Amino acid sequence: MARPREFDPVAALERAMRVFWAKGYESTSLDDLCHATGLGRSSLYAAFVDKRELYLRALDRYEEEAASRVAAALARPLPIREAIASFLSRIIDDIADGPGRRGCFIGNCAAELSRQDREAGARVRRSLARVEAVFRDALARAQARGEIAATSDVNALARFLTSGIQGLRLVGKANPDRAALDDIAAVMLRCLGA
Amino acid sequence: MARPREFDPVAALERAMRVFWAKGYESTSLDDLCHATGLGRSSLYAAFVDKRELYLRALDRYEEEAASRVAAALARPLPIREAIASFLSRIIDDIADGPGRRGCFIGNCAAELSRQDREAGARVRRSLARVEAVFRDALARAQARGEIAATSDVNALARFLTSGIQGLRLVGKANPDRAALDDIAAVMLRCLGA
DNA sequence: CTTATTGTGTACTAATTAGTTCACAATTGA
DNA sequence: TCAATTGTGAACTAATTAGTACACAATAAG
Repeated sequence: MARPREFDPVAALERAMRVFWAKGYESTSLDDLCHATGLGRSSLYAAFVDKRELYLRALDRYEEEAASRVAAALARPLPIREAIASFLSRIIDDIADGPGRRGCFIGNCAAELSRQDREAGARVRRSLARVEAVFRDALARAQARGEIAATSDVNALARFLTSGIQGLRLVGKANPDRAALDDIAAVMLRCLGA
Repeated sequence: MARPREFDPVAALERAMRVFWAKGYESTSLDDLCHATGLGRSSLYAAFVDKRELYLRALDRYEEEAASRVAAALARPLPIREAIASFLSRIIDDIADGPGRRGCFIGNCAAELSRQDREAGARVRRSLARVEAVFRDALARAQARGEIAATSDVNALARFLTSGIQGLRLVGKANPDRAALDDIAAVMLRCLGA
């Protein structure tokens, strides 16, 4: 290697991710990305191939962050129901306070998916499956502890929570009304079983 | 009026709506719209002002269709839970069979919303509120019939269903797997109370 | 048939898009 | 210090974008 990089690729990816997250793939221009990262086109292309590849890498990064955020929330030494309640509550705070208005990057990407976009579709599917798995594992552990009825289908519950959170964040994006979102979260929690 | 129109504006709006629905606002070009409607630019602009106005009108039209579709599903002479179950089942069929892969136009638009897009945001909010109201009314009637516990908050349930369906359709767009979607619908139905 | 009026298709504009090229800057190893 | 190598910024390209201008077609009223 001769001349060293003047920027941190990880930080650049992080900044690029936030732009894609806020504006979506199509609405984000290369100028947006260059401006957000502070990079010139050459550097950006040398480091990330092209816009699409950068987008996919941003999705990967978000997936990691999202999965570990959910895992951390569910790993707290609390009854699963309380842990999930607190997690939902934090999502709602986020929406009501502003930053959450962007919605979930995965969900935004899912909505933007077109049929021919198989690569991005696969990433979204994998990301959702990963979150779902985190929920499933936590629910299974809670079931073993006797917090969830032995007859409950933790797999179905995990799928439900994953989908329900997408709905919550999507609706919250259009209407960041805390009371309405609290209503939704309360019903969701009741679904976890008596 | 001198020379009469050679096309049906309602049919043109319908076709334009399907393009926006499938591709989103940003990804839909005027060429796409002209091709889908069979109109030239002049005719399209004369009838619908511009791309954005056409989009908003397409959203309005979808709102009408969606609200009456939900209302019709809930007006059937069935216990509310069965009516909703059948409605969800039809949504899932739609996703699994292909056409539903487009997702919900309202949901797609909500995901594409940016902060400065206040007009579109208001439309999406109104559309969601309308669907929510249809659910609320039907649930209230069912509650009066004794099908729903008197202690249940039908307002919260309506919000939950609206949000839950958005989640279902969004997740279904990324992963049109019938078993997974059936799981989600089953848990949702259980939330309606014992 | 003539005239006024409105719809339509073609060709345009000016801006923006993703992506490339290339001169030059900055570094390492000899 | 010098050559080889790699990063960077600015200028470019070719395509596409939303929107407009205008000649011409088709009708209604007289």
